[in-house]
Amino acid sequence: MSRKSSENQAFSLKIISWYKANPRELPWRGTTDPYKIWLSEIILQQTRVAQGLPYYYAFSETYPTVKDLALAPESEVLRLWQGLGYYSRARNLHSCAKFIWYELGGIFPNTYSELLKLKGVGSYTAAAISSFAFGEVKAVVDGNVFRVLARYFGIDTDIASGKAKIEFETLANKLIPNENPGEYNQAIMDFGARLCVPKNPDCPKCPLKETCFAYQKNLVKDLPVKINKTKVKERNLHYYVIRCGENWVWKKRKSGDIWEGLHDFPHSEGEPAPYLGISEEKPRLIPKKYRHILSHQRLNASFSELEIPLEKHQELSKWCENEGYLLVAENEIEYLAKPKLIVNFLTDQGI
DNA sequence: AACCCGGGGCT
DNA sequence: AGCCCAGGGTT
Repeated sequence: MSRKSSENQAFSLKIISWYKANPRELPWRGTTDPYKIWLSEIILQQTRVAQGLPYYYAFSETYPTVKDLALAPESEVLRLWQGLGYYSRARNLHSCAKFIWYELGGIFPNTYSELLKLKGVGSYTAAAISSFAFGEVKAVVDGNVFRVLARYFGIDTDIASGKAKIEFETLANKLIPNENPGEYNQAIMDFGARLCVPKNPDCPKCPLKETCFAYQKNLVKDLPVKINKTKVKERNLHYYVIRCGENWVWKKRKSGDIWEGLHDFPHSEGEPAPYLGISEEKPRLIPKKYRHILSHQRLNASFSELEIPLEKHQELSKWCENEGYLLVAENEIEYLAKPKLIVNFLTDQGI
């Protein structure tokens, strides 16, 4: 690694100095266990610390080691992840744990390039684990780092572009010191999360304001540049809550749509169906409508109930098998991983 | 390069 | 309502 320029050293020294006076106390700090660090980093992807914390405690207590996670059934892992979102993270987490336990003899990969091969581990997460756990000099570039560097150095490249990813990672790797690289990575992220915040940062309190491009040019509001082109899709979902005695009809969601691997009910999109294949009876519409907002979809959901008489249990069972549905006893529902929308519905139903 | 994948909190 | 959050995978 080449020697850092004095300007770069001044930047990193001020960031570290600020951090030492203003550290966040977080449960995964102070450990060098790559498993715990990996766990925290996956949980925190696109997730605020405050939202991820309870999940970190739950996972690190339920699965203290990579072996414990590897030996758990995926259904249990997804259930523990319930409510956190981006569920592919949980599936990849579990898949990696099995890979590390069964294929790598339980030895966690210990370099940036080996970590990068793990499912769900990209350049940010590989840099975080390799620097925090193994002291490798690899700079993290997350949303905080994009913002801090764009403002301080006056970079107006669209941070959503692939070009920016390369540009900012190259710059970040010139700034990171060879001594205590993990501490520097923690420092710049805390600095972005607590001082150089997206809206209305308290620049007068900033130790870097004298040499900050954006502050000196009055461009703090304009940096970083992010061109957002995600279009939100509106969807109308109609769910059928089919019960036969104590048994409910459930569906495990497949790939190609939201909530893969989670459980909801048989449903149609668009207009509710007047009758279902299993009964001549008309489903009874529940008046309450549910609006559920995702980052890329707005869901309008309604629910209808249908009670199947006990005599038809055999026929219902056959129907579920043909349609790929599951019959689940009411007291087992709590163990299914479900999207928040469905949890909200069940709560309203007193389940 | 463009698109997809959750849920929550702040402005 | 829009933006952002210790991003990554797929096409």
